[in-house]
Amino acid sequence: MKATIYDIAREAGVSIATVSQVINGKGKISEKRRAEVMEIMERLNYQPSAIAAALTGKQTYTLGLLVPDISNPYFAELARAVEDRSRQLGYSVVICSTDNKDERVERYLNLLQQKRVDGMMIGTGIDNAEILSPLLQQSIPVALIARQLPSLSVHTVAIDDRLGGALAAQHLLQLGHTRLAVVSEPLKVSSSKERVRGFREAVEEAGLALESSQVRESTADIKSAKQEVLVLLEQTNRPTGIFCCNDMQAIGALQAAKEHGLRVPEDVSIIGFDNTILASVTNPPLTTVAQPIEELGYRAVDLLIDELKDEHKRPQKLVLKPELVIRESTGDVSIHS
Amino acid sequence: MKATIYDIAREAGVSIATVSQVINGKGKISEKRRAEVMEIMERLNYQPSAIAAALTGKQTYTLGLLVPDISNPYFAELARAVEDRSRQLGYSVVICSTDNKDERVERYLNLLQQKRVDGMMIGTGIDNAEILSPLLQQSIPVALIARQLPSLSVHTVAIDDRLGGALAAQHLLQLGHTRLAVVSEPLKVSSSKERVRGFREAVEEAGLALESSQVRESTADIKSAKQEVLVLLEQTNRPTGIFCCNDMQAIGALQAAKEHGLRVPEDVSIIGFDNTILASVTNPPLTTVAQPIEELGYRAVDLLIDELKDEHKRPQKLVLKPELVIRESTGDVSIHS
DNA sequence: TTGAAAGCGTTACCAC
DNA sequence: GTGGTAACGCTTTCAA
Repeated sequence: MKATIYDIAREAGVSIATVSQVINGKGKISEKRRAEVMEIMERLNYQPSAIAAALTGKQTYTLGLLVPDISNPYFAELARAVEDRSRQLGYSVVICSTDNKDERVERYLNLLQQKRVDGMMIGTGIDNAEILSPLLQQSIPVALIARQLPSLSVHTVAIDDRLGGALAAQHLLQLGHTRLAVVSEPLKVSSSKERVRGFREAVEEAGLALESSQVRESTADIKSAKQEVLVLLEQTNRPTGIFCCNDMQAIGALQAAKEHGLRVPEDVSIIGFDNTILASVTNPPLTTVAQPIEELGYRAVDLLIDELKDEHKRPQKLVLKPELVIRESTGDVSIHS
Repeated sequence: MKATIYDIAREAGVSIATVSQVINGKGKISEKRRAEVMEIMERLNYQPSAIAAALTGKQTYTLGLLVPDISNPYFAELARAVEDRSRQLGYSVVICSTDNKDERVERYLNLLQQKRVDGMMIGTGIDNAEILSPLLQQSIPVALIARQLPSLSVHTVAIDDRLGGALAAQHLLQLGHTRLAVVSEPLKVSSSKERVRGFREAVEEAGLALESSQVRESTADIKSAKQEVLVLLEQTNRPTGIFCCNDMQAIGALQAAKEHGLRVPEDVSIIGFDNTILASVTNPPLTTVAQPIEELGYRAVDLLIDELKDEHKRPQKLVLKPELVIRESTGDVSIHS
């Protein structure tokens, strides 16, 4: 039913070796033969089996990408970047949503290994770094995206979260805000911890303090962030500037403010993180710290592919810079003070 | 370096056939041997090669999913559903963004074929249905998601777009709106055409008319939808109810209204389509026609897997029902009339 | 209950 | 230039 290299060879009256050569453009084949064979492949709609080729030692030209949830706009945008770069370089990518569960991560890692992907990119949280070591032992290329796992010696493309937090703080300070608060993701997420840290450092550098009661630990979703912000806004001396560790949370903050009858940014300024499509879609549009999502994806792919060529390059750690994107959810504090 | 079935066999002092049996839980193997072999596989961190297995005739347990753009929230949510169902059933999925280019579709189709995926799901527009026929000839399972290609005999999971349009119209009519308008995607997209048709039919059924000047053809993005709505709102007798063929466009409409100094829903009601996360995040939150995105994905996977088992079941065409989700972007016309 | 051996569709080396 | 053939790592008869 499905044409194989044998069918082509028979039809063309040549050996399979010859056919293989023309498929791969290798060796010396006369123009005439090459054209003949090509014509026959065309006619029989022949598709060489990548599976069989992989078995002989060739790459599978497939990469794995682990993210917590592909339906989350941030990861969807990241996935797009990864896919684009991969396609340019001749690879496909299988995407796996882990819901941040180690068990799922481990299962996927094994699965991808069995399918002999050429490399894996990990953009999901991992509690127990140990589960990566089997991969490293087998020297399968791995790249971490926007995650740090200092205990492990792997390629990493991250962003400067601390700087990101500082940018947010500086912006708010510059607008004259002095009563500041932050909504963070669970602090076991290192990127979140760093964002808060950067924020705090900048605040303190300005001679102000960020009381720990003003730092609310939440999960990454709209709803729970909204709850936390509601708590913040109920204080008698409520904050006028709130930094959220991602755009979803900032949306929760927007909703909380609205529910509280507060205007944004007149009564309270809100700043997010990530600069996903969500930030441009809210009303008012969100001021947010932009991650270079596209570059993050591109670089990760490049690291992997480079390693596939250069065999065992030592792990690289790239740190990209975030940038502040000012929209309309932040404003001068003088408006209401 | 990487352990193979031979290594295991040697180490266990059995034949590779035996090892294969215990891997697949087939045949009759004494409990003792089985345990021994398992232990050794464990110890050597053995991962059977799915590649080699596939070559012997087993499935690859990989599915392909083509969408226009995985970073678009609608397709990201769809992809998540597809992935979830696939994982439950033991499959992985490789996701391909086509940007709606036929050329890209064709390339991906060939690629996936070469990688011997067990089936493909197509959620992207295809101008020339012909490019699917090679697949069908090779009897590779294919399922269309939210797309119709009447000329082809393939599995299809779609939604009742006409009903969706009607739902939107009925809602607006019920609120007392009589000056209606719609923003559509390019009308070559059949789903969009059907939505407009359903909308128009419902309007006419109510004894009103939908002038063609009030139907603006746009692309699927925020920006161009905004432009079109701006045009609509500049009319002296501007519409009070606007139906957009997707949530992105509805967001464009929201922005246009704002720019025009119009309040939503007091001055103009806006209704979207899809019910992506975007609809819940805007201000005001969007009333929208909800697609059962999750079910769409689940069903598509199930159709494919069913076919893999039952060999050549005849193509099924499923049509799922959309539902109106009322939020705050639509309101009674009496407010401003 | 276990093992030998024939594929599966390629690639790559070595003759000719 | 071209062809023969041994891998690649597994599954699956068929014998024993």
